[in-house]
Amino acid sequence: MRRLPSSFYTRDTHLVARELLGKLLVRRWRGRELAARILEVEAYVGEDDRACHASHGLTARTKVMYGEAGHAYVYMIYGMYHCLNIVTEQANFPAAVLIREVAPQFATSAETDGPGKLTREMHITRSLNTEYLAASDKLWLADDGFSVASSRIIRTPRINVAYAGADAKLPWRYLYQPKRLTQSA
DNA sequence: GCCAGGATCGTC
DNA sequence: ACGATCCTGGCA
Repeated sequence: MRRLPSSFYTRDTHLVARELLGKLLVRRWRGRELAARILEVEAYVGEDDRACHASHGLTARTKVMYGEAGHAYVYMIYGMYHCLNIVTEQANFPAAVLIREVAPQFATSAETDGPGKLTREMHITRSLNTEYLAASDKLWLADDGFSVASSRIIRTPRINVAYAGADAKLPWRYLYQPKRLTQSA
């Protein structure tokens, strides 16, 4: 199992998003390693993307997106949930990939099919904002050799970004469909 | 300072 | 379809 190096993140955000599907998200928490396979992500790319938090420029919150790729961008949403993003691209170009759904590889009774649920189950909070995934002992990503066929990757518009106008229609959500869908007559 | 709104989720 | 709940950004 190989930890993803910083060079993995310093690339086109859509490429990183696709390649994050099937990778393992690992959280070391209270002496245990909680691993989960990434199933669904969304790309947020630059100040021109009206759905991206950086669309209003550099602020205290978005500063991490302007920094070096491979850092975690964790923010609180609706006063009670956290969302985990991975910063991508060159420094000074604000972009990130939102992790939306994972398949836990650890024992858990709760669902993890949503960005707020997975952070809750994996104990990911704003204390991990700006964490450097290429070197952290608390949060990182790994490649265990699991292969994702490109034919199993689906693109759709991003979720809950109606405020972004025309950018809400961009197919920047990537889903890995490990199971064959039931055929309909 | 103040206030509107949000990359969500659970319940009605 | 709506409320919870608090951080963020924009404006005064």
